[in-house]
Amino acid sequence: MAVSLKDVAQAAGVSIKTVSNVVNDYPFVSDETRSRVQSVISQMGYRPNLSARRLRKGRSGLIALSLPEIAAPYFAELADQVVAAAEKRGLTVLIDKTGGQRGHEQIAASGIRDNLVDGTIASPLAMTARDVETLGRTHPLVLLGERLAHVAVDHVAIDSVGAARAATKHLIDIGRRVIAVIGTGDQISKTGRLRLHGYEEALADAGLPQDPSLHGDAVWFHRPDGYAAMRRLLIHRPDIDGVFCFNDLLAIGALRALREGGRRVPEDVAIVGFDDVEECLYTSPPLTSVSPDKRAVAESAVELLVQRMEDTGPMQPREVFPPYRLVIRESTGG
Amino acid sequence: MAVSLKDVAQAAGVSIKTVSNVVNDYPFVSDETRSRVQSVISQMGYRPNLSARRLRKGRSGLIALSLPEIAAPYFAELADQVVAAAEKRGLTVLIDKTGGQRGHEQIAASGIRDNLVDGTIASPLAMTARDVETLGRTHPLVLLGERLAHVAVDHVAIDSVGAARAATKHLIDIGRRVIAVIGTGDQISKTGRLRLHGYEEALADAGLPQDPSLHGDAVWFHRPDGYAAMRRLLIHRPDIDGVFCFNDLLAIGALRALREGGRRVPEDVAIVGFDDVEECLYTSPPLTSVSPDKRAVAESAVELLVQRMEDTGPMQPREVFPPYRLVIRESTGG
DNA sequence: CTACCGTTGTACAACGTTGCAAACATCGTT
DNA sequence: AACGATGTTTGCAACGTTGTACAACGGTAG
Repeated sequence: MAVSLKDVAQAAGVSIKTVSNVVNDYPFVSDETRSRVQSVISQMGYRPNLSARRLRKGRSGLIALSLPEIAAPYFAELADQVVAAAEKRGLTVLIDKTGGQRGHEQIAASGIRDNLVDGTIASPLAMTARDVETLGRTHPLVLLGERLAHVAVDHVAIDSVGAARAATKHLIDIGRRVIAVIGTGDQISKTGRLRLHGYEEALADAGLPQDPSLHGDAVWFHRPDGYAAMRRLLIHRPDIDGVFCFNDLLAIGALRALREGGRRVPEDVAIVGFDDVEECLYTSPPLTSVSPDKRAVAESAVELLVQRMEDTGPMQPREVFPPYRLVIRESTGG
Repeated sequence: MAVSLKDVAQAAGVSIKTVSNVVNDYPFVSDETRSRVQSVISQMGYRPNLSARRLRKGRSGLIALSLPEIAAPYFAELADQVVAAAEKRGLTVLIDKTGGQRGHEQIAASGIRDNLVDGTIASPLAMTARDVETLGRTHPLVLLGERLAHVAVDHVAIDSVGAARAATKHLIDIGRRVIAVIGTGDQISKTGRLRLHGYEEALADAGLPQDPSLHGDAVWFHRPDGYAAMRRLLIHRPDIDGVFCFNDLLAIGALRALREGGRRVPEDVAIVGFDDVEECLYTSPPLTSVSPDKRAVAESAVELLVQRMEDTGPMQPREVFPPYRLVIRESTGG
């Protein structure tokens, strides 16, 4: 069915290995042989069998990208960037959807997917520090998102505390004093915790009080969760005049709740999101958001992973903080 | 490094083949041997090497999903569904981003990715009928989207003509008479052409005139294209009172242009999108849209592909039309 | 003319797995 | 005691590739 080296060798009248040498640009092949083999290859449509090559070389040229879900815009945009960054280096990306379930995350990260991939970039939601460390020891692994405490694995994350602080400060700077936050909760993730810290720091800097009644809990970071949280907040704290959301989807849901609640944005309530997904430009009004450099995130992650894959020896875990900026749009007066 | 059958066999004191039999649930293995081997396997953390397995069996358990881009919400949502449908059947999905470039689409669809995947589900943008046919002949292939003329390959597509007609009819039913369409253009895709037909049919059914000045061209189907098209339309045809967009992103862009143009939606202009992405629920106002059953699309595509992969013989090309419905929201009066 | 060299091509083994067919063990039957 | 029948285990070969080692070749220097 498929054309193999053997078939090409036979047709070209050379040995299998010679064809292999041509394919691999081994230098000591005469020009004449090389061109003859090349033409037979293209004529027969030969394609190397990656499975066999991997079996022999121990490399597949495949990396996994493990995400909680693909449909969330931030992850989708990030995936696009990771695929592009990987392609530049001749790698193919296998995208894995974990649903944020620990078991699934472990499987994906162990990369193991049955020895299929050479390394994994993961954005863990439910994995514990122990899981990560165990897996990272035997398999090249780079984590997206906040560094888990005491975990010796490479990380790429934007500075959540600083970014959240800047976002909240912006609300304060435009005169808001009753600033809610959406994305808190019992099951808060590390990311959520850091963003909450940033928010609290900004309040403290401005001498504003911390008030738990301004915390809008959200188990997931999707639009409906932001909507529900904002509705609850409006009932108990009708005096809210600013909202900082831990991601854009929450903010988009909150926007709807504000609209339904008869609040004008930004006149009555100003709102800031996080991630700067494309959708932010088209909400009504357009959404101010913390914009991480997604391209830099993807580039760094792939670069770190490639280094891990190449050098199997022990290496200090590294942390990269790609830049971010606050993009101010109409939802805060723009 | 990695644990192989050999290692397990040695540790369990049996032959390699016996371990293999246990792994593959070969029935004639004594319970005693089976459980002993099982425990060694889990203790040593053995994982079958997929490359070797594929090399031997000619199957990798991997299928490719080739999309123009991952970040577009419709594709992202679809990808989520395809991954889920594939997982149910024990398959892993490798997502390929083509950028809508023909060369890239060919590579992806040829599945080839160096004999890595067993089959491909592709959503072609630039590939020609000839490309598709050539590739489909040697590699299991299922296409998402409209059937290309005279191509003998399996297709899964919703009935674009019928859906577009229903969407336009809805605008007419609520009293609109000057109905623009966004997504036309010289480089119109097959999908665009069918949706245009549906629009024209609905106008004809209602005895409304066809008018090229109501065509809003768009090369891509992204938010900015919808925005630009709507702005142009408003200049030349300020009397527009209804808009049918070929997808939701175009509609979302158009919504912004309408807002900026001082038009109230739906009072002054009603608007309908296509795809029913999650974002529709959160636009202002929420967007009426044609909602394809994405889950059914994904299920059908994977099912057809699996059949192709199993039966290598010639098979009549099949076409599946998953259901859709028009979800009416406030952008048309809700 | 021989010895040596560098260049080019080849043979063989191995990566980890599974299909096939044969070997082995156990048991009941003749 | 020999013989199938049945159930269980194993050895071998092969999938397509590449690394290693070596053979064949032509040319050059002694």
